[in-house]
Amino acid sequence: MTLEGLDDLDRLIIHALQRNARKTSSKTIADRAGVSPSTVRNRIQRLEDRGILRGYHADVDYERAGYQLHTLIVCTAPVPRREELAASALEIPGVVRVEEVMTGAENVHVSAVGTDSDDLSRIGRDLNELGLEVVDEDIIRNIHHGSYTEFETGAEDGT
Amino acid sequence: MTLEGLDDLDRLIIHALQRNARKTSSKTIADRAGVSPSTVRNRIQRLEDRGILRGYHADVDYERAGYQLHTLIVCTAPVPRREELAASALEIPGVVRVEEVMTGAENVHVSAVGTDSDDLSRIGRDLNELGLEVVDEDIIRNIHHGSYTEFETGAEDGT
DNA sequence: TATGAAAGGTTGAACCC
DNA sequence: GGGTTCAACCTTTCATA
Repeated sequence: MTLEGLDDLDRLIIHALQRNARKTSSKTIADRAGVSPSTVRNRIQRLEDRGILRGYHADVDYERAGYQLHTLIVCTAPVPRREELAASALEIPGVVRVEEVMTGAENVHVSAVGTDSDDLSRIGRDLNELGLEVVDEDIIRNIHHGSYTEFETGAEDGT
Repeated sequence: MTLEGLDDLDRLIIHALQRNARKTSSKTIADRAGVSPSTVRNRIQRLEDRGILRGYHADVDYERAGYQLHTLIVCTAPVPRREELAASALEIPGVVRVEEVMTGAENVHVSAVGTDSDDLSRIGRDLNELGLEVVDEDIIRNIHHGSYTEFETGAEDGT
């Protein structure tokens, strides 16, 4: 349900909020789109209700924040418990993102941050205790965030 | 430079903005922390200047938005060109995130979305043309976003 | 989807510790 | 240098059409 049905205005809104969710006001988007600010607000509300816009998160550079160890921990979960275990993994202190992938093995990718190797040992232990088998662990050097470019319409590129 | 030096207020701010970057006003945070809204604003500005807060992005459920194919494309880049190639990969339409990891091989992880398999074939081709060797490709089932829990201080848990 | 008035948030400058 | 206060301005909210 709720698939498709995105028009140009929806896409423009999503794109704008991907670029800067905090400083982009409804009015800014409205001016770009040629509609009124309340229309934009209504659309945003609808996109949130439909679960298309799930939230707005600050993008934190953990390395600069003093958490030098940012790692990707590749795990294997029994397929029937994958979703449940992925959700539980998020509760472990230091875990900042969990991705479920559809491979047989290596089907849960956990991103975690810490200040020293003790943190990461602990996180590895916690994951194992949950029932997630840690199969690989790599330092993440850098993350580049994009927005889905095809959402771009008419005007854009504020900055 | 600019490492450490985060105090409780900084951590409270970061945590609040990780939870909801769009609807959390300086005043809300200020009330929680017992300081004035402008103090919070000043701190946010400083965190942005230091590169600790890099931006605020909408969290889009691409599947519900009609882009059913969300995939993780694991690539290998020659180490000296890894950073450059990772940045270029972001420019490919459909690519939404690129992670550089420190392994020898499989050192660039690309997340991409598309509506059909043609999109993904094209993206794979584009990555190869850039100089990124595609070594694996998996459907992403779900992404869970967390905030770094140790940023929590004193009060929290609004919702 | 648009309009308009009231409530509340943000901004920047001047001021204090 | 960092925190506060205050007034002008902008944004959101909600009722209304």
